[in-house]
Amino acid sequence: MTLHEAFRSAPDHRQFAWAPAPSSGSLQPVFVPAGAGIYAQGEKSDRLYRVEFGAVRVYRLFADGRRQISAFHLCGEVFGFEAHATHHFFAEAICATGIRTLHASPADELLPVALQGLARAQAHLLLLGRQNAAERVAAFLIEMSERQGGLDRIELPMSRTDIADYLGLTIETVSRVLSKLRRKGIIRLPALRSVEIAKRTTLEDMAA
Amino acid sequence: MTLHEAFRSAPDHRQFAWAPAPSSGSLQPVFVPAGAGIYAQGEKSDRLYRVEFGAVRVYRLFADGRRQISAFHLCGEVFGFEAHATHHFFAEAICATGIRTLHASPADELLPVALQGLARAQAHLLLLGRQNAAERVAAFLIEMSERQGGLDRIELPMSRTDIADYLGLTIETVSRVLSKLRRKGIIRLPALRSVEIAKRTTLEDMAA
DNA sequence: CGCAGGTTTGAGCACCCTCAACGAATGTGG
DNA sequence: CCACATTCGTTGAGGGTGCTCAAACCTGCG
Repeated sequence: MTLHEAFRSAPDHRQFAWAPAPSSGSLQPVFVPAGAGIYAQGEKSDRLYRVEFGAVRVYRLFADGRRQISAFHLCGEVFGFEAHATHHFFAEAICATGIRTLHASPADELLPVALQGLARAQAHLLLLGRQNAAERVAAFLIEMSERQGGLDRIELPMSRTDIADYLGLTIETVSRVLSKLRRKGIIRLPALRSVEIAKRTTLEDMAA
Repeated sequence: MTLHEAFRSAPDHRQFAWAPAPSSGSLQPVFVPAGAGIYAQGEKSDRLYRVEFGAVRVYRLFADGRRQISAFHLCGEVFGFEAHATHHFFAEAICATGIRTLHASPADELLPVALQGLARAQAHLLLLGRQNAAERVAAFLIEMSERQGGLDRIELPMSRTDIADYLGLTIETVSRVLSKLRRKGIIRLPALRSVEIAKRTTLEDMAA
């Protein structure tokens, strides 16, 4: 079974949101239900996407099931140009999401977006290569807070599994670190996927 | 002590190869001795560089001394555009190296280079996030072989410390994995920084 | 030849993963 | 509206991979 087939047949990945390619891409946002795929590893890569609402995960699978999420994309962000001709990653809606297709843009508009993606990937390299579990989770919370306007209350669209696969940890470790942060009074967990930062400077120091 | 000061004063980092910025960048390659810096974290980032000969490491330091090398650049490769206005990384010559400065190029020339950097960074994310020590070292050897023409004999310009900081491991672990590969007959180590791949397919399978 | 830096190897331990069970939350059907 | 199923999240016990600390060994070079 190829990765692509695995992707389509996995119980989680219900269906692709749209047919392969309406030759004149839509300018209207397309609704993508939670868990649905946007593109898959091996598919032709010829356009970009912007998140209108919701959230997207971009990841790659190993043959043995290991998964690494290379990026989350939140409202307003552009993604999809991680390859030249064909995609090397899967992209899926995390929750109910609106996606707008962008038409081929001039290079001078694409370059800043590509550079931002590069900067994010490089920052993530540091985290995965040299930070321990507590530092990774702290950095993740700070990153999410900053990408949601710097507020102390964060709404996480993704599951613990997604967070773990983004941070190179297991769900148990993510859960344990969050619990420890809560016990220390650094964060509060008012709901399953809500986090409230109580001591931001402490958290920032931890993220190192 | 700031990172920048640490960089300049560290015993390893002898000196910068050139003065801050001859306003009309040189078209001749500049010789950079082993260990010398090319640019530093926090410096203004306004040009690109191409490796004419030798090799370069691009890395970031944590305050406590941890280091993550985000990329090696070998002969012919272009680097230096990892940031918008200021560098977020250090770049140093690994060995005696020739560097050519490139002048501001149009975006449509830069974009493919940026995308290749992005693809490499994303591939490295998988390695750091989800692969064990043996897989990392195997993948590194395969990568170096492919970047040196696909030959079975690899010349490594970098030290074990550099390899470890690239792969998110310690030098001891790198050394142990190499020894184990040698004992298994998968590679030979004819010199300290030479590797000969004896069983390429085995090594490729290990790299997953 | 002697020194210094880099590399290898070993012993012990810490952090994180694995496996397992429990608890909470959401959705479905009766 | 409640019982149940299912998924997701939390917590615990134990083990393994890779790190820390330490010493010996090369190897290049003055």
